[in-house]
Amino acid sequence: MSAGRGAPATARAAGGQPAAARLTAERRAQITEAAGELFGRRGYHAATMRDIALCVGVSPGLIYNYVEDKEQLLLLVLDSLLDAYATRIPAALAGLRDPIARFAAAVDTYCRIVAERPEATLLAYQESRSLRRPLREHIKRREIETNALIAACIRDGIAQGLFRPVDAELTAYRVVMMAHGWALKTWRLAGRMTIDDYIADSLDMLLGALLTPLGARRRAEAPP
Amino acid sequence: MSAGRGAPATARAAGGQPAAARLTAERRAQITEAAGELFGRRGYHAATMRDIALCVGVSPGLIYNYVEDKEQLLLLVLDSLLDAYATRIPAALAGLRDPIARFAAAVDTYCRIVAERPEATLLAYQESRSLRRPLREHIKRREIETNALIAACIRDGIAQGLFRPVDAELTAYRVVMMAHGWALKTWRLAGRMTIDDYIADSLDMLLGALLTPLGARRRAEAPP
Amino acid sequence: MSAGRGAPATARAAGGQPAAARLTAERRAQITEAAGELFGRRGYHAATMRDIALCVGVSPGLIYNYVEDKEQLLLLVLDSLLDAYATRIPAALAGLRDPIARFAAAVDTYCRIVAERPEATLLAYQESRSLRRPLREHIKRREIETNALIAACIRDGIAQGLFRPVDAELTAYRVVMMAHGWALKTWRLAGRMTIDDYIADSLDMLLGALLTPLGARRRAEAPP
Amino acid sequence: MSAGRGAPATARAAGGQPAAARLTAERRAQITEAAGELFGRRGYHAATMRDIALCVGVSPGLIYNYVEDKEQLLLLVLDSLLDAYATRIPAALAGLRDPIARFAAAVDTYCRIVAERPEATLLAYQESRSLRRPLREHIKRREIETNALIAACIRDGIAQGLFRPVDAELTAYRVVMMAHGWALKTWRLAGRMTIDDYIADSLDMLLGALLTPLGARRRAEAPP
DNA sequence: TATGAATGAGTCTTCATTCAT
DNA sequence: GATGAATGAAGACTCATTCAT
Repeated sequence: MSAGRGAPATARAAGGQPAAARLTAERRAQITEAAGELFGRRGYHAATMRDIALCVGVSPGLIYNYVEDKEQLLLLVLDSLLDAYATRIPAALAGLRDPIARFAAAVDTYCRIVAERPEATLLAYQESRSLRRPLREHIKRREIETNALIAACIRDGIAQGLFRPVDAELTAYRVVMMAHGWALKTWRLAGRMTIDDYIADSLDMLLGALLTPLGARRRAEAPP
Repeated sequence: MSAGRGAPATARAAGGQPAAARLTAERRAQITEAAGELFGRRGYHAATMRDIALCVGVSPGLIYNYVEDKEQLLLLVLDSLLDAYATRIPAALAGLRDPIARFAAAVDTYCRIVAERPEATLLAYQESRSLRRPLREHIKRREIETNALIAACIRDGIAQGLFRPVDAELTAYRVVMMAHGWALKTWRLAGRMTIDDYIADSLDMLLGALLTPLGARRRAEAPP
Repeated sequence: MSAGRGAPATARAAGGQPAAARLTAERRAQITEAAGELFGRRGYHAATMRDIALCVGVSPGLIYNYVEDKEQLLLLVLDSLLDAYATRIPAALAGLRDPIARFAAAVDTYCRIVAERPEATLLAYQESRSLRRPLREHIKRREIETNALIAACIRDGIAQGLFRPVDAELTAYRVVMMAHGWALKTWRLAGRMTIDDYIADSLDMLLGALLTPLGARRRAEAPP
Repeated sequence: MSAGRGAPATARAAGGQPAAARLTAERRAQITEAAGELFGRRGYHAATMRDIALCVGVSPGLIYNYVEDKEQLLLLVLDSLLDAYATRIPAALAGLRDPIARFAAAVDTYCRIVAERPEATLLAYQESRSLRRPLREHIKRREIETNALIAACIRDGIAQGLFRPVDAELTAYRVVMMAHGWALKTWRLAGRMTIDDYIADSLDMLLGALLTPLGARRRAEAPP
């Protein structure tokens, strides 16, 4: 699922027993988290490996036992966010059948993940460019996969006559943009409204543009 | 209008006669343009002063006659985009009275500026963080000013009963986000639709969420 | 003739007028010389760019205006020695017709170059391995060219019946090894004999193995 | 025989019982061999302790139980080659009385050792410089001892009127150089001739320069 | 004895910035 | 004004070496 982290994930560390493997994974998670924090706060270029090491409480050299590169570290951070989408959106959709409810759940989940980790979200915008081509492609591909999760809900709704026959891809992308809006301007929005308000408001707008008369009736009957 | 750089803004250039001052301004514009180009293409950190000098066709040292800093150069680039909003949106609104038309014109203009300089738009997302606090504040302030241009149209519409009583600031911000969506994902959207389609579609969505029944009727009567 | 140093030899420096070009070339020569000195004394890996810069009396960064890499610097040093062979051996052979005299001149010249720059000679042994494959190939190729200069003299002698029909390549290589012997063990030999002695002695040995009776007679008639 | 490392040579290993001592010595031999292999293949600086540990199949830390230093490891490798000379040359001379035969045997043995471990031979050239002064002196001293083994044969020959009254040291050194020639240019020579050819050819040249008329007659009578 | 995670000094290299010409 | 050679501070990364387990 995530990038270049199969079995011998460790850069140098051998990782023999499962116990050791777990410790290794934990350390890497620690490092990734610190990197996400710092990259998010200062930007990829401005954050130094030394800073990150300091933040984890280890020496700079150690990081390279768990990560090949500063670049791979960025990849890990970005990937971990994409992991969240890939895991939690399907989970949120699991029990739901109604396309409207499914769409709402997808939007809700997406937005909440963004709100939980706004810095990581920003990173995706700001620093994917710092990745070498192939890694950047990997990220793009996964973004498209995430998009597809939402687009599928929209197509369902269209198929059942609840949504107007819009371009599902584009509309999914609009959802994503709206969600990212929260991360991008937390500094302006956070004071005025909660993430719940923001989600509700966004969903109204999206459904307003999306629902057919039939869909609107259905929605009126079964509110959240 | 732009950042604290009137007459004495020039780093060293004295700028005595108006002719000399104009030349100075032209050179600075040249440099700013090249910087915008390169920052946009490669990112702020990856673009070197040497690259920029090469691109303008001067020596690296010369840039410092017109600009204090690499950072100030970024500021100039970002400011030039904000200048465009500050100039062209009011111009577009000039003859219009109807709030709906005004809103539509503001949205249209904003989106077209974004579409003209997608790299600069991205830059604002990606690299304002690279500015020192005070400069970043300056950019934020100007973004808010731009936002206010749109919000004013919305308030007009509300006042005249054409728009629902939404949070004008937030809605203006949604407009901005939608516009930026074009820049952020040109690589995905450009193939599927023109900027005109994108604007029309966005406007439909926004007005769908915004118009009162009265507004809707008015719009139906006077299409673009 | 030498490696990767055509017209735009300078790594970054533009080098416009011939005057500037000359200065550039001089600086590079300076740097190369210092590098040769230090690489020779401490070894390629142990000598730091900082050391070299210090030795030239400039800042470390400047070196990179004239040289791409530490590796290229090594290449330049090695190449400069090969340049000496390629230039001075043909020059020494210029007026001579007699194969024995030509052979003697080639041996003499080769040995003297080695004796002038024993450290550089050692470098070729010790650090060609530190070069990336293609550069190493370049060096090897040039070594073979040098070898060929000597081998040609031997073939001449064989053709005229003065030398026994030996393997010219191998014998040329023996010459080279003998010459390098001086560099490799200066610490043991320098006290006991002069380079002139060493050359005379080596030449005796080589000619002893090489000359036919006819050649021996010829040599006896026309001593150096 | 080898460098200051009898019983307490071991870095930390106590080495109490003779059995334990033997195990220790074996481990050290293993490590030295692996180091020789890797130093020879990649160069002293490029080969890492981790590589060596990997190659032996132990952890990096363990090496330091048997060896003080990377530098000492190099010393051990170089010493092991010198051990071979010190052991096998006397062994080869053991039954021989005739100075010419003894000289030939010494040359032959020396060359074969070189041919068996060309990388280690190269190492001596390339990396003794990487040793600290005292260790380097140790190596030099042992090289001189090896040289002396050959020089003694030459002096014998001179004493018996078979060899011309040459500088025995210098001539022994020439032998060494010729032998090393094989290691240094295996890449050029190996295709064209066998080590046997090379030895025969070298011996001819050396004896050609060395033998008196008496010696020559003796040699003609008793070929190898 | 053996491990291997952890350290941290030290390297090459880049690039914004200066300043003599 | 204009140049571009020179500076030097910083950063990513490596690897010999240590030490708790």
